[in-house]
Amino acid sequence: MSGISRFTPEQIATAKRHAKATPPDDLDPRIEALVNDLIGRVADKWTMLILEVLGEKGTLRFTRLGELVEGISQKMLTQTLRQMERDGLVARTVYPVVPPKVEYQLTPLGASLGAAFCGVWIWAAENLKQVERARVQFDEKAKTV
Amino acid sequence: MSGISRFTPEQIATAKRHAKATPPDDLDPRIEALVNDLIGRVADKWTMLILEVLGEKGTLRFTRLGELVEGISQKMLTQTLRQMERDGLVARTVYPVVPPKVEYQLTPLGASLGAAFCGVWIWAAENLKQVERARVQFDEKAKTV
DNA sequence: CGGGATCCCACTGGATACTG
DNA sequence: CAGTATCCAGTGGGATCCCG
Repeated sequence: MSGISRFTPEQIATAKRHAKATPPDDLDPRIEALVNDLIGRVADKWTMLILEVLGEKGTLRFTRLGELVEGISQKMLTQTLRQMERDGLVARTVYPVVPPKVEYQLTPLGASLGAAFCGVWIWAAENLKQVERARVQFDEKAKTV
Repeated sequence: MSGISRFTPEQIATAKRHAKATPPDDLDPRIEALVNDLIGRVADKWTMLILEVLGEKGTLRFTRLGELVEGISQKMLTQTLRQMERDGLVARTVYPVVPPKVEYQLTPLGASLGAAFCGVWIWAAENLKQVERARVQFDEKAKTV
């Protein structure tokens, strides 16, 4: 993994349109619970990292993807990819050849989620130092007490 | 919890400025690992929900906050709040009275993170149906096989 | 009221080995 | 190559009790 993912201008434009959309405050409470669940599923560490790598590289085979997602075990890679495929975030293409060849790429839905997460990545990159400073400060205060 | 949080126009504007900023592709790889860690920490379910509730309500006491964050145990509430306080996301104010009174509110840093997450909330609300459709489709395909 | 301390379980997720 | 299957340790997180 060599950098924060770069999404296309169209994807970023989509994210901005989302941000401008009227806040859905009038949501059914039951719907809201579902949204919370979805957030919980989607805000997963590996999901976000896979989203980033696929957003950056386009199409990747299983093993290569595993190499690019730093630190992921093959079990979690399989598991997360299945989950994402089920949720319609990634498309899985199997070529019936020997040895097997399987390619993964983001669906438009997956790409739009990647764009939505873009702001969080940027926030993290921009505020990393500030968070670290806050931690040092907090820990020192805790010591003296 | 009664709705997706509403952030101020200024906060949303900040998010948009973030989105416009040049992608930090030239990051030090070590820095990138730190960013990934930070993402992992911050993309936590309870953190996101607390962020939402505090963003919506402003200032809250411990017990009230626990009521508003649907389903959280007191242990996780304490733990997550400490974490967020350490990271500089929430401010904790203790009033030396009996019985104790402790108030929590977002710091500017916490509010900016909330704004960054706003896009993800909206994405989830907008694409919930589509994800559910994808799941049904996936599950039915799996059955026939 | 706002936690801290403990106990305990379920599940997450890593390592390893095997297969079509 | 792209998984599946198995085993196992760590820990996320709930329940309970207690204290200042």
